[in-house]
Amino acid sequence: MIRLAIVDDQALIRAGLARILSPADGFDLVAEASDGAEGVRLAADHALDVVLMDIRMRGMDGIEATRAIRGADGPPVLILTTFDDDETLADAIDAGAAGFALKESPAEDLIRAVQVVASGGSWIDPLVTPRVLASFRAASPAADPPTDVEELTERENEVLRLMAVGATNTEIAEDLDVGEATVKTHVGNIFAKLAVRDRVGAIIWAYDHGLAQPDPPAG
Amino acid sequence: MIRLAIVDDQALIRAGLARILSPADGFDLVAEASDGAEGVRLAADHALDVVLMDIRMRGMDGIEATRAIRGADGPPVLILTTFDDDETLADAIDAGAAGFALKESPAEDLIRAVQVVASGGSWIDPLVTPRVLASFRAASPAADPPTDVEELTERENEVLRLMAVGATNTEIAEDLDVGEATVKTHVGNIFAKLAVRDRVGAIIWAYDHGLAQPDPPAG
DNA sequence: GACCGGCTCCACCGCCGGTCGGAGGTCCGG
DNA sequence: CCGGACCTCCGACCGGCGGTGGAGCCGGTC
Repeated sequence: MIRLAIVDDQALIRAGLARILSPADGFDLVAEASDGAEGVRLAADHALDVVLMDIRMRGMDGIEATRAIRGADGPPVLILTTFDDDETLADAIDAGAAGFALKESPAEDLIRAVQVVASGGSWIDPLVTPRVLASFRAASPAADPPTDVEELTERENEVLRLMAVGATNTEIAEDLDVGEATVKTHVGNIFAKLAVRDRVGAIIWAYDHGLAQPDPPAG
Repeated sequence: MIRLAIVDDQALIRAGLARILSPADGFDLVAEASDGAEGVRLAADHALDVVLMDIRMRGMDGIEATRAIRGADGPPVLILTTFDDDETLADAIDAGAAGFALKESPAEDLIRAVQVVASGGSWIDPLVTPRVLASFRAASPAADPPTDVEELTERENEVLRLMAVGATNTEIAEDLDVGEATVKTHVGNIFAKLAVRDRVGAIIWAYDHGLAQPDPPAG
């Protein structure tokens, strides 16, 4: 039997979930709460396998409650929400949620989600999965190659790239086989276009805009 | 009915899948292939809703085949494999796979996976999900908080942090309420400890070592 | 007490970075 | 053909940066 609690401020939702997660499928609904703070207490008082947590609630919301439960070494939390924007997903994961399910999903998905999370796994609703995959892909070794900055000319992009790896004006001049005066001109134009005051600002700009990417050393 | 093809070089696996994905559940197995190249032909010749693709195969492997099918605007591909290391997952996603399922998963998960992918969705096996989530979290706004650099003193860490946001020595001095001479001393010590030659090098070092993190602007 | 590391400050100096005003070249499009 | 964008270069100026070589104060350790 999977011991679970439901935290949602709408009684109707709780009732519906209670029906879907029936004892016949191995679920044991041991407690209910209507706001986050109460949910945190439930998680502490009962030995639960999983908590179903709504996000939008009066008082302490589901994200905060999840953080509190995880911080207290509580049971895994399955976030159950109506809205599936990236930010709430990121918040949920950051708060330590083990799963993210949508209310619009079919009952069998929810059942599977609760089972997976209760047994220590993770769950992402299939409807949300594409975006998570996209993110994973972006973070995977084959990341976006640095692209040129539109508002800069080709030459200025070259100069900025060299600046971003720590080259001095003299070195840039040697690298590009032009005079240092030329480099200074380009550098000055770059500052104006990027609205920064010095090369330090330009480098920070480059990192913030993905033109330069951190290159963490082994270890 | 979901029209599907199975690409796997082991006949036994194909037979097992054919049993699990029975017509009773709405599946219509219209073709089978035993290597990647043949799978690509199948995808082109039959109007399929989904292709189940093994990775390890003689000749053209499942990743290449997936890339070929996606490149030709073919049906969505559900990768089905025994091994679940991060690299093959990343490869599969990069090749354009719509789903990633493990052979060790229960039959009902596979059924759901095929349904989800056939209807245009994405699927990640619950066993793989935790690592994908970890990656998503790492890429999400609330990343690991910057930690102090061990080899630097507390004060030097403060100075480096301010340098990394573009502050000049004078500004750092004002911020920390000390003399500019003091800041210069700290800055010099930082250079020596990080083995960089100037503040530009220090900033790049900070980004590479996670002390400073890119702060991409909206848009 | 002696020692050391960290934090604070000072003076001096050379150099690189950054700004300004100007100038010549190409190439492209109106 | 002329204007404009881009790339190239020059000289001069200045300020911040970085290096050197000091100094004193504090807290902890040996």
